[in-house]
Amino acid sequence: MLNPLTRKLLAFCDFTSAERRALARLGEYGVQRLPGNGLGNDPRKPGDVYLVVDGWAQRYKILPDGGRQILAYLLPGDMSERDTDVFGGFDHEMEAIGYATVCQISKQTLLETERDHPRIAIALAWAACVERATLQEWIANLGRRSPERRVAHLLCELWRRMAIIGNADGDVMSFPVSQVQLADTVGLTPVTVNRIIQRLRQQNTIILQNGKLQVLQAEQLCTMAGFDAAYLYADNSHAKSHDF
Amino acid sequence: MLNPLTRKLLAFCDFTSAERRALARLGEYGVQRLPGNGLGNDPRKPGDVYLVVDGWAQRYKILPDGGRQILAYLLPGDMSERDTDVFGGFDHEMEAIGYATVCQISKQTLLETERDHPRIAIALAWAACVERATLQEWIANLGRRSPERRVAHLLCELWRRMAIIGNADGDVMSFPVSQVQLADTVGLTPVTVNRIIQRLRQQNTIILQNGKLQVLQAEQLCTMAGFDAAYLYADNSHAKSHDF
DNA sequence: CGTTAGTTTGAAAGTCTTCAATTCTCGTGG
DNA sequence: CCACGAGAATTGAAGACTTTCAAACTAACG
Repeated sequence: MLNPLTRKLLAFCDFTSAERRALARLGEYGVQRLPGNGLGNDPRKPGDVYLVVDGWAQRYKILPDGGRQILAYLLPGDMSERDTDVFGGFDHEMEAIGYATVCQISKQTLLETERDHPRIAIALAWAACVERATLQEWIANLGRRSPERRVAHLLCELWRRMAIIGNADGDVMSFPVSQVQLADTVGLTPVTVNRIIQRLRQQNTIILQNGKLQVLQAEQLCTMAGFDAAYLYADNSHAKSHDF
Repeated sequence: MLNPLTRKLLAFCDFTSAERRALARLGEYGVQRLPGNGLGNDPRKPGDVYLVVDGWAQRYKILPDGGRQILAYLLPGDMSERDTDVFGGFDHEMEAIGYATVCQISKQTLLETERDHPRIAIALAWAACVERATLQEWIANLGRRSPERRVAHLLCELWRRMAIIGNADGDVMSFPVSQVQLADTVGLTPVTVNRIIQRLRQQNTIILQNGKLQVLQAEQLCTMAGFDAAYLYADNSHAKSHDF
């Protein structure tokens, strides 16, 4: 079975068996299981990169007034930012959601892998590019979508990303995010998020309970969210056509 | 006189005279003056990168419902995203604010410059890193700051960035952004932005008129905004200490 | 079976948006 | 040199919506 990083990058280009072995090795360094969901348990050491292999993690900021803003969800196959680690400290925190399994990869190991397998380096750069596009989509989400659409859009994105790595079983997927976390993601209060979710349930659009999300009416959800998956570059046709 | 790109990167590391010449050359390719502020006049060709040398530009998205979200302001020395250009189409538009002078640099020229001057490549990577940090700061701004703080924070950021490239004359700087654009940046209506600005004026915090911004009480503005310039890495101490 | 985190509900208060209409600014043409 | 027009800024008032504040309820866990 391929690890989630390989599964994710496969959406960008095919790999030789040598490359696949290298990717597999990346998922075997310093494996550790982290509890999140509590105190500040940010496990990061500068210079190292963390790859989520099971469960979810989140990156977030705490503002001066104590408010929290979630900046990104790290699904299996996602890595903590590499560049930031290279150029200095972190400007945000990271922690697991519930429990997550991550592996800790030294900068050197990563650089050697990229040196030995240029196509992997390109694929990782592509992944970083998608991450930046996602940040931009979140800005648009927070700034110019109605509360209901905001939540819907986030659900669409997470569903699609889980599907890309093969972690969505049809229209059902694991969804370990609490309503408070959703609120800290989409810039609303937990109360509002709760009422929006109830509305979505009443419309038979989704089922969300017990850490599981089921999308009953995908078409409707995507439409109301104004969701266009292009920014995830899940449509790899143009990417694969490059000479990589 | 150094061009704005050089001035910006100088905040990251010093350059040899050969490197400075290379940076100077980058600012001389395909110079053109663009009117913005009107119709969709996005001048970009895939594969080319655009460097702002005078005036401001903006990147933005148009949502399905017609709303506009501004994603970033490009000040002198800023470049349109390189990665996006490499990996496919654009997922956003770009246009000048008022009039701006940009130069059009082919991907090949840029890559050659980076190849011949590795430290320039690193400095550009650093700049991209700062841009990503800025996107994240905007997410926090939109999601978890009050309207008043949002506007204040944006003003702080732009003031600081103008100062970094030496385009702020003390507490006064050019500020070609309309209130409607501010509204499309911070996720508010023009009416609300207008009232916030009036409040800032009445408190003698800023003067904003005729395309000029003057910060009368910097301390107060930054405090109320919860502004911490660390994400701009303007404090180059840790960066310059690297072995670049 | 008690505890804790998470979800749900209600009602009041506050704030932003909406919708118009007015005023101001500045470049252009007469 | 002044009138005109377009874009930008400003103002007012009503309405809609989210937030706030509590409190009750549920579910999971030891």
